[in-house]
Amino acid sequence: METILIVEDDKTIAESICFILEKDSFNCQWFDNGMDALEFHKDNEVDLILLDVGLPDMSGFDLLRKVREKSNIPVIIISARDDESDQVLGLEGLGANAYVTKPLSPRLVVAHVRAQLRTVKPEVKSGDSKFSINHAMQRVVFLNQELTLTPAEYKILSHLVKNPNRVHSREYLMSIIWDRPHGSDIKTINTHIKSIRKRLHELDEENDYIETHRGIGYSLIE
Amino acid sequence: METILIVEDDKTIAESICFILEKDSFNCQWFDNGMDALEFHKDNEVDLILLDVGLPDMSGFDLLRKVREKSNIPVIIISARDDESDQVLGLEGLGANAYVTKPLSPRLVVAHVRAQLRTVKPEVKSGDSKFSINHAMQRVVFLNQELTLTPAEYKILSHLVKNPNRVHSREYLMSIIWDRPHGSDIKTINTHIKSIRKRLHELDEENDYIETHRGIGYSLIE
DNA sequence: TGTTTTGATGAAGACTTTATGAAGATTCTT
DNA sequence: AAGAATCTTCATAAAGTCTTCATCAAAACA
Repeated sequence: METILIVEDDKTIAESICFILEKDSFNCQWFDNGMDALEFHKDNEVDLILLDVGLPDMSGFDLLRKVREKSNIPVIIISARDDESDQVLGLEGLGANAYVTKPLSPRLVVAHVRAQLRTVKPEVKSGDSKFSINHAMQRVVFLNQELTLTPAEYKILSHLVKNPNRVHSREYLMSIIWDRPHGSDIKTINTHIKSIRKRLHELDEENDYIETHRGIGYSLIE
Repeated sequence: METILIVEDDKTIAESICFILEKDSFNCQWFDNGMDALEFHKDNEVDLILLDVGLPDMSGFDLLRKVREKSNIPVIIISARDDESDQVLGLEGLGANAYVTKPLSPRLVVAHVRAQLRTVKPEVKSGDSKFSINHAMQRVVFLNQELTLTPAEYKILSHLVKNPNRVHSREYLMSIIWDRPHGSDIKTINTHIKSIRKRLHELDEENDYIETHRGIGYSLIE
C-alpha cells in the first residue's frame, strides 16, 4: 500500500484530503509541521509527499530541498500563492513534480497524486521479473513455483518483490512484520532473510536475489 | 536529445514554447491538429506530449485516449478552461500527468516539462555530469555504471557529487562519515579518497575526477 | 638545491557488521 | 494441554570495513 505524507498546517484541508486518500486505500500520514515530517521521511518509506509551502516552522521550499538531498520521490506542492515565479522555482529549481493552488479541491489533489504515482511506479509491474505475488493464496511465486513461506517471510519477501531494486532498512522491514511496535532485536531480520535466501536457493542455487547493503538493509534485485 | 511533441493550434503560443524548449536543447515538434500529431507519434520516438485540449479536428481528450492505448509517456494538458472537472477527468480518467491553464507562461510550461521528464528519466540530470546518485540503492552511478562502495566511501562520494567543483576540507568529510564525534586521525580521509579514486579508475583510467587541494581537502571536478 | 611539509600508497591489524546453526520462547492448532 | 510451527535470541564464525602505520613521492619553501 502506498504511503502518502501530507505536510499541511490547516487541519480541515489535511483531513479532507486524507479522507479521500484513505478511501482510495492509500496510507496517509499527516504532519502539521516540517520537522516532524522530515523525521518521519527519514525513518520510513514514503511514496509521495503533499507539501504546503506555507508552514509555521520552516519554509516548504526548505523542506523540499532537504528531502531532495536524499530522495527523488514525487512531491506535489500546495500553495496559497498563485504566483508564476513560485511555481517555476518549485518545479524547476527545487524539483517538485506538480503544483496546485488554494483554494483546492480534494478531488483534484487526489487526481494529481494518482497521476504522479502512475508515472513513477509502472516499471515495477511491467518488468518481467522472476517473481510475482499470489495475493489470494498469500504466496510468492518464484520461477513459476509457489514458495512455502512463513507469515513473516511472506510479509518481507512480498514487500521486496513489490519494491525491487531498492534498499529497505531493517527497521522498516521490522515494521512490516508487526502492526504495533514490538521491542525485538533488529537482528531478527537477518534470520528471516537467511531463511528466505535458503528457500530461494532451493529453486535456484546459482544466483542470490537478495543483496545485503552493509549498515542499511537489504534489496531484491531482478 | 528529448523530443517534445506540441499539439496546439495557436501558432503564437506554440512558437514561444518551442523557442524556449529548443534553447534548452530539447527537440521540438509542433502540430496544429490531432491527426498529424498522432501519425507522428506512431512512427517516431517521442518523450513527452504537450497537448492543447481545444483542437479543431478532434478533442484533445480523444487524442490522449488514443495515445494512452499505446504508451505511457508523460502528457501535459494545456487548456483554456480552468475547470476542476476537466482537470480531474484529464489527470485521473485519461492519464494525463499535468494540467496547465491559459493564459500560460512559456517558462511555466517548460518547468512542467522538466519536472515530468525528471521523474520518468531521472538519470537525465540537469548538467550532464558523468555522475549521478541512485538514492534507492544507495549507490553512485558513474558513466552509467553502479559503483560498489563501502558505507564511508558512499557518504564521501555522494557528497562530492552533490557539491561538485568545490573544495571540501578533510574535517568536514570526516563529519560526514560519523554521526557522533570520533577521535580518529584526519588522514583516514586520504585512504578513503584513495580507494574511491581506485574504483573510478577502474571505469576510466584516463582522468582523475577527484582533485587534491594541498593543505585543505578535496574536490570533485565535472 | 636541499630541506621540510604534505599527500599517496600498500599492507597489517583492529574493529564492526552480517551469516549461520542451534536452542529457547512464543504462538497456533487440534 | 500436547505437539507443531514459527519467531526470537544467542554464540560463534565469517566477511567486510576502517584506521593506522611505515614508506615513498611530490610540492612548497628557503
